[in-house]
Amino acid sequence: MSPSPSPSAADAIRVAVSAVIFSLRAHPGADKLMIPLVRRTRDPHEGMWALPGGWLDETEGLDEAAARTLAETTALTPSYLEQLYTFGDVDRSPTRVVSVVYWALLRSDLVDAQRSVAGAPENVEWFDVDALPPLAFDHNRIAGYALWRLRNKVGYSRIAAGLLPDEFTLTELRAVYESVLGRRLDPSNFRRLLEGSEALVPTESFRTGKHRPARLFRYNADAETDKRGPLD
Amino acid sequence: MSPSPSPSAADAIRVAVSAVIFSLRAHPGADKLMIPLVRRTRDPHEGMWALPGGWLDETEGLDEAAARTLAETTALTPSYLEQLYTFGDVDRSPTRVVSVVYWALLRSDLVDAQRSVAGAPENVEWFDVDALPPLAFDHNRIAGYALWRLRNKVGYSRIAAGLLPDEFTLTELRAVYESVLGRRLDPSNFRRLLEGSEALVPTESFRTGKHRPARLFRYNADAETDKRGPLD
DNA sequence: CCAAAAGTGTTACTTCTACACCCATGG
DNA sequence: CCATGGGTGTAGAAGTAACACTTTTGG
Repeated sequence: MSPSPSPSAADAIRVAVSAVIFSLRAHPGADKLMIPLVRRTRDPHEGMWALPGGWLDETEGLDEAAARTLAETTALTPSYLEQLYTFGDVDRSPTRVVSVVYWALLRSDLVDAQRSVAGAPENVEWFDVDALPPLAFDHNRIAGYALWRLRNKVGYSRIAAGLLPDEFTLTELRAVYESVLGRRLDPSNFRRLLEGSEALVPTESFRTGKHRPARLFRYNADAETDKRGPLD
Repeated sequence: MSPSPSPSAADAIRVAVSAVIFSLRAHPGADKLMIPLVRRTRDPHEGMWALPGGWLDETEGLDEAAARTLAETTALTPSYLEQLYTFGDVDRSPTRVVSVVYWALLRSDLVDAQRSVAGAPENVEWFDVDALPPLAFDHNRIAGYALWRLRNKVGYSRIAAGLLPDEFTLTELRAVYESVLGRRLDPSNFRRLLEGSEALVPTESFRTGKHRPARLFRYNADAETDKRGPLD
């Protein structure tokens, strides 16, 4: 990239990829937004919780590495995956590490299925984003930034549907927004907003419960003109 | 960052930092938004234009490296500097390079002063963002993304003032918005919008010209609650 | 006095927001 | 028939956009 042919042989900058993986997990009252953390089994910060991640392999791109990291932690494919930020302060780790961090959304139904079938992977636990323990490295800051970005993006984009199963009612989707944003939304205004946005496609099915059946909707992946860049 | 102690010794992933540096340069009619490019003097894509950049040094953070890159190209300090994105596709360069890219705004008055005093640095030339030549590597894509981000951010933030000198009239600021966004804005609505935003502080000075003198304003760095994250 | 930019005011229109109200179902 | 969530309507507030109009300067 630069006029000079290469960094000096003494350089030892390593590239890691980490992920902040959001999912909604059932909870009395409102569902809780949670992320999986991995307990470290090695020297720097051994025993502390950290974001899932790994070294970037020479044969894979950044997006691939993020997807691999995510699969190794949850054995799942995310419904949404986006680069968050790259952290490279000199003192963020005892050795020099540049971390390219991604954030992702997981469908709650898949997480539940995976956990009950395969059992939880070793050393992985889910934590409420509002009650994270002290994390290794600068991971608290990273998680906080990812959460801020999620909340921000939910405001103008329709990605929140990525936390739900294929089909869902408007009330379920509204509950997701309320969990993520941390405030109540007016049901009728919420309905109008999303029905006029082309982001959702109504199906012919209804969810039957204790009360009047609610129409099921499906996420419309086509209409993603939102506010993203020419990169994705 | 990961359970494994280190990437294998065979790995040869190098980290570069590049910058897309925007500045307004005088032009008949409306000012043009331009970026500096560097002509490559070495093997991969020798002779082609590329974004200014260099290898990340082991002793500097990413922000520092971006500022250094920028200073080496323009001998100037940016009025705004923000990380854009990290590019790391396997095939974007003959050898494996992960590029952390920043974007920056430069005050037009400083650029002019620097150029006339010191003369243009060797192998550096400014190009209209709407008429870039074919660039080395994936730099056309990167420049396009940076431009998209600038235009997007100008819509909801007040950073456009970073392209102007310390003091400026509302008409000058509006001209910046019009150059960046590529469309005309209503003068009176523009005035109301910015006067109500606390982003600008009126001074007691006036710019006297051919017509009625216009009040000079100053950018209010304090009121930057905009829409940025807890990172900056 | 005239041209042109600086600056003020007004009106129409669109979008948000709060909330009243009817509908359909299980118990 | 009633409690409750599903779903529709509407009126006021707030913000946007278009444009008429007054002010102040140089020439």
